[in-house]
Amino acid sequence: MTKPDKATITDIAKRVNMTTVTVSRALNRPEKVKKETLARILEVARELNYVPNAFARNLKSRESRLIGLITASLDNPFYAKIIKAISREAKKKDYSLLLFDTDGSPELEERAVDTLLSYQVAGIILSVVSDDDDYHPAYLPKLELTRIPVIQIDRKLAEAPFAGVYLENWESGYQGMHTLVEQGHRHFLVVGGPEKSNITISRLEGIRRALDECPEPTQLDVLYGDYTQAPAREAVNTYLASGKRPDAIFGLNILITLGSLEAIRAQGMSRDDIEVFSIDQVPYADIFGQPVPCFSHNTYQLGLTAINMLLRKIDDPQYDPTDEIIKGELIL
Amino acid sequence: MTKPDKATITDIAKRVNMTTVTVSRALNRPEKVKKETLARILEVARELNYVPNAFARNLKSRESRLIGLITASLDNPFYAKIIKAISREAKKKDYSLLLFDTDGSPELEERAVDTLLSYQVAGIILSVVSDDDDYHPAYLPKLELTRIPVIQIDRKLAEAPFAGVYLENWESGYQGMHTLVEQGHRHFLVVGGPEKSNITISRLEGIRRALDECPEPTQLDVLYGDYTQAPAREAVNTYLASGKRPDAIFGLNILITLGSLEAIRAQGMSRDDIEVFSIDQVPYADIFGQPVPCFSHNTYQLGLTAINMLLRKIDDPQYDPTDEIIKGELIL
DNA sequence: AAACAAAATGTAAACGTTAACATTTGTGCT
DNA sequence: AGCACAAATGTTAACGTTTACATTTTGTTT
Repeated sequence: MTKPDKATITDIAKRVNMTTVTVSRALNRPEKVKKETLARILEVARELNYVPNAFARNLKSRESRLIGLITASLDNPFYAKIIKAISREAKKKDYSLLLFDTDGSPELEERAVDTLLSYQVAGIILSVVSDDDDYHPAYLPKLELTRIPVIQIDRKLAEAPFAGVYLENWESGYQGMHTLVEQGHRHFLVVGGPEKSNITISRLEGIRRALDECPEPTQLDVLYGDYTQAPAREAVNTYLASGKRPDAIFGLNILITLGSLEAIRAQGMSRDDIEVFSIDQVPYADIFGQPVPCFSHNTYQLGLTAINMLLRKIDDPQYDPTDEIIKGELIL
Repeated sequence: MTKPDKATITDIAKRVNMTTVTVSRALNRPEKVKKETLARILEVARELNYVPNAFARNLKSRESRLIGLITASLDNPFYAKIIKAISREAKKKDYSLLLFDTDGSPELEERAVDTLLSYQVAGIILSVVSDDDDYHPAYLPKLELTRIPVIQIDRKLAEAPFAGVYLENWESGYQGMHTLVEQGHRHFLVVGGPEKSNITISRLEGIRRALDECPEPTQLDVLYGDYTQAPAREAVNTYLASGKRPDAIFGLNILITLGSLEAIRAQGMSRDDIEVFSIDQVPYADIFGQPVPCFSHNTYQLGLTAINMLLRKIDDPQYDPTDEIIKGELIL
């Protein structure tokens, strides 16, 4: 009754009285096959609902049309646009995306890399779980050994030999704090990621530099966290509950800023009481008439740059990409 | 100098003087292999940085550990959580995610399905580009034929024989409009998706019903769109610019609501002038002290339900899933 | 120590495709 | 008509695994 099973190239070959090789050719290099044969083959292929078996193809041809994407968190709006950019560009070159959300867990990151390797991905875009100097993921040697092209984004794995696309971290701290100081604020709470995160460190350096340039005395309080919303909210909440009253809170990423805003509300205050500054744009804030001033990077551009570097490296193993920095700008 | 190439099961076998079969067994069914042999094999495997070749494995075993996810738009916050849920659950059962963003294009959707089929995915979670009755994607017969488990989410493909997880559409319209009417509003602008979208149709039916129940005369204006932000903004902008002044705007999804809010601002008005109601929660609105009243569904739950249905169906082909509806609730 | 079962390993083949090379068929030219 | 060459198709083998079945080794029982 029902057609047997998935049709293969062999089934097609039988039907048209040709070899599988000819069928394969018809499908992959149509110009190498007589017009009529081609037509017949394509017709039969359609008839049988033929779908090529990517596994067989990739196994034999030893290359895959897969790109791996390892990202720390899918529901971080910062990454959403990046993924979008990567997905769009990859598609154009007929690559598909194998997506891994490590949820901040090194073990999951490890597993993700293994899985990607087992799928012989053509390349990997990697946003690592932690960018502190003590993070030495076990997969690193494996990754280097296979010589799979890898491009890092946002977070830099200190010892990894892979180029990456990063943000203006020092600048963002400096510009942000400079702005706040100019506005007359003097007492600050900075809420960052992990204390040892190089991104946080670098942003803080920029911040301290801006403070140094202020002729008047200033006060800087710093809370560390993990770049996510809930912990930032709790930390700021506790801080405020203890009676401290900074002029401004500087959130070192979107989620931290959101958490801080929550805490301010929770304490019954508003931005009239405490100014808020963010690194990267808090989505929709402007729609609610409360744009949060920020130093913002074009994240779509970040994704675009990364995937293009990767694709180029895949095509041309000679190509030796170097780190790129996505410039940011003040949005007040 | 450098180790040759990727190590295979054969390399390991040679090193330990055993057959590939034993090695394969050691890796997959350790209990079937003598303890010492197992130990040696694992040791050598580590030493050689062995990574199994998923293509070879899947080709031979005729099953893949891949799940396909086709979604209309990655940067829609509504889907972000869904993807998160799916990713988490899939990982637990050792499935990886092949992700496709169709960007609203039927052609891309077609290609996505083909690619997924070629990767022999174990199952597909599908959020289709359009849910209107005239949408007859060409891939449908192919999909049915292969008997791959498919679970739809959010948007229902009218003629498809696949179960799905959907929202309370009629209810959301009814409850939303009922609320607005109770609040004393009488003149409404509803901004929906495509005119023929069943979701929009159903939500509008709920809305009309609520209006029917209002003892006083009411006015209902309707604008159609495509569930995205920019077109909604433009449409509402034009509408307002023409001088119309509804008491309230009812946005039939998050992006539409966001677009409407933009338009209201653009026209120099605020929510004091025009009330806004949304289907599903506008992210971060509460953080800005401007929560948008809405009829909200738990999207994480939606993703969870869908992936669990799919996983169950994959394990047990007998299982015949039926449509699930995720209940929503008013959040005022 | 024989007999037999269980445990451990092996042999052969196959999954669906493509690469490399070989052969046949067709075409234009003198 | 015969030759050279291009076009079209074919043969063989391999990619790295696993499945099904076969054989060998080990252990237990009496």
